[in-house]
Amino acid sequence: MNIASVIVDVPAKQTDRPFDYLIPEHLIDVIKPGMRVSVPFGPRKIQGFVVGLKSESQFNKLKKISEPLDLSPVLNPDLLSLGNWLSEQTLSYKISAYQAMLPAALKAKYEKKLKLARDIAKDQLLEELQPLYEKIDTITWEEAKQSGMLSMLQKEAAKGQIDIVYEVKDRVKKKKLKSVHSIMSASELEHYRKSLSPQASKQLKVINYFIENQQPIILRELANLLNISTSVIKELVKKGVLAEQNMEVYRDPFEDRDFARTQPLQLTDEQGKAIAPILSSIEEWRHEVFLLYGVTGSGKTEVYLQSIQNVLEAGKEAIVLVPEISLTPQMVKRFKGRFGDQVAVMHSGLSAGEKYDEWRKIQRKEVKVVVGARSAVFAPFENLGIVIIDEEHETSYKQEENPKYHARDVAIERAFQNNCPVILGSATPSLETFARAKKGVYQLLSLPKRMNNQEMPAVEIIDMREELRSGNRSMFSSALLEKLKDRLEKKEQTVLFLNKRGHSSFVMCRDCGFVMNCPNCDISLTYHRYSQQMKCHYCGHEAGVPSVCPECQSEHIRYFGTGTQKVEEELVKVLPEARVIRMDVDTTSRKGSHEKLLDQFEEGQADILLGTQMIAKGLDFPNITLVGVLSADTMLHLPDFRSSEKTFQLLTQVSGRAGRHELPGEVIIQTYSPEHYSIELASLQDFDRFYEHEMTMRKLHKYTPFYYISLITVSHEQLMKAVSVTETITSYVRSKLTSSAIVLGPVASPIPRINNRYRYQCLIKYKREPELNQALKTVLDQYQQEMSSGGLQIAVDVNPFILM
DNA sequence: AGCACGCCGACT
DNA sequence: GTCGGCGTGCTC
Repeated sequence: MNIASVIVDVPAKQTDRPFDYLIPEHLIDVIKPGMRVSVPFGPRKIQGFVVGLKSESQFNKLKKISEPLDLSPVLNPDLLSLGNWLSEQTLSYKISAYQAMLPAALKAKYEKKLKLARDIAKDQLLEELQPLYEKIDTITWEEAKQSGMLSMLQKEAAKGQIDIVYEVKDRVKKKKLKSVHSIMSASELEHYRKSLSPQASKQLKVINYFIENQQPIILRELANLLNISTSVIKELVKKGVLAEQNMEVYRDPFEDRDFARTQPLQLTDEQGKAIAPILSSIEEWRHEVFLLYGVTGSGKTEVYLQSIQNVLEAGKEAIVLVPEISLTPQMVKRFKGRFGDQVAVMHSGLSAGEKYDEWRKIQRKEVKVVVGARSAVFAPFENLGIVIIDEEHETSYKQEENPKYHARDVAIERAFQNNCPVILGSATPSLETFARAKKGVYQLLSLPKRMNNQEMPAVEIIDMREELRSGNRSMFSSALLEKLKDRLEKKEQTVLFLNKRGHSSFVMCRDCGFVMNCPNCDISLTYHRYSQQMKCHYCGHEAGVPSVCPECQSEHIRYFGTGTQKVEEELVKVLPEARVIRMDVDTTSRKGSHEKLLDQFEEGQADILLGTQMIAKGLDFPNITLVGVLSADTMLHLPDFRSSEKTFQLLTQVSGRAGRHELPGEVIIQTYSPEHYSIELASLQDFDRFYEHEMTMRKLHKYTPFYYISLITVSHEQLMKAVSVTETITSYVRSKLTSSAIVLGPVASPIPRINNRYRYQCLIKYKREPELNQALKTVLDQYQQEMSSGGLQIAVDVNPFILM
């Protein structure tokens, strides 16, 4: 077994297969499958993943592995095979799949350098080049480029005066601190204590500490603990009693936070009934998928917690997935409160280093539970006992970049491999999931009542067209305004929700209707108040804000659509005494600010919390008695077959924020389409009827869950090229599928141009097409050349979430 | 993805 | 005749 099969870090069709390498003698027992190695590949050196070991290779001129990049495998055998499954499912490269399963810190960083060749002194170089190597023998490629003497250096390299060397490095350094430990045993220390000078009282303290504790301790911590200076400890190191070493420490994002420990709560009858099948599934090592369908506030989390408790007692591990949205701090609190430091937390708010550290805790088996966003489904556990996906319907579980996976699918596959259950939890399950539960593919567990039998909040729909007709042109209906005033008086809190997706603030001329569009993309520019600029959210194009209309020179140019900033300004005008906290991407971009703002609100430092998507979930404050949705229908008219579903889910979600405790809650939904079923049924909190209605629509239009969907998006700088390629692909795919499949296209993508590239697509709806995967692969193969050189892009998304 | 190899136009 | 353009094909 002196040969390793390696998947190299080159995301391309031709390299999407193992390459064999000789393992150097001294590394034969070190190199294992799942490890990252640095290997020579062509003229350079790159990172690769060992996927197998063998003693023979078809290839007879094998190169040697340069060096291992890990001490132990970063991908365990489970994950390695999950990675293969993932690349197969999503039609992406193996290397992309592996990298998606690891924290970004482990992605290699490459550096190309120019090194003075051995036996060559700097004065043997051309005179012009000598200053570059004044003090050092290596400069980076970048430095060489900037010096303007790159071509000269390359010539020297060809002559052998200079070597071109490649380096493979990790992105993030492990954080290390000095630690000390005793090199004597406790009894030896006791003996040594007697020989200590009576004046050395501080050294005595240290000796006493190490008699009690044999484990290494961080130097600084010990000094603080014993209230002495580090020089005392260093003195003992000098004497040879103690030894120093570098110890890897973790950046702990929750370091100075105390989580009050909680005990399991007494389950209600309903909860008890719901948890029973889960517990037996855990006990019997049975793979099963449960849909825990419970209204907001019905106590799903306690069911999760107690299921995990059972998993831990069985000596296994648990993964909990929660939606991205900066990972609601309240959720973290509940898990840390119950399981303490057995919990690792992984979410997008952490720095790359912090994410890596949390991941290391899992890898080193220091934790048993991970709570995290989408990618936490790849947590390197080896004895998985349960996977829980909270808010199962959330769109952030689908990754929009390659590999385009859905965490729910991965979770189910992983749980299947590990013979353990999956819990999908939601008050508003996705139609796919609910349909499967109804069919019996998943087991349906219901929690139809709120805990303590609180009433669901009363919901009122306000028709904004009526408001307009009666002369109210502000963004607050009179009913909402009145209730806002009422809450202010009663010192109760309000949450105002702005559905900003879709058209946010764009600029339009009121005289000629001119809308400011991005010159590169077919989409309107968004007005950013703080930078006084117009920005394109797709390509990043920026432009100044016009004071007159570029078309007709009219000065009646206005900002349309309402961003949170604008609502805040309005709010100050109509309710000057109200204290408002605004939460959106602008105010929460700084680390920890999300949590800080929520804490302020919880402590009653504000009357109104104003925000976008991110305040829709997880908020659970007793004093919130009013929820206002300013514009319920902004996402309803998006060109997406899930827009009704999303609107319903969002409205239900937000409404659930009100009246979760003793005080009863009220919800106001402002809309321009009050008769739309998703708004009407959301106001009645009637998921079941919504489900029935939406299912009829989906059946009628042949969408999920009745049909599977795959989407091919082709983009090219030239419109005709994009169209013709899509055309060819469409007819090829059509020819490969059965007559029951529906192949639509070519049609322009909902955003027909991004970054000056025209986008066309082919949509495939099907029930069962065993040939489809192969056909899609063939398409990608066929155009591979043009994709790497001809500026053509083809993206395939199996089960897309948004059809953009 | 890089990078080398290789085959055609404008220059010391 | 050579330098350098970027098309083609390989990387264990």
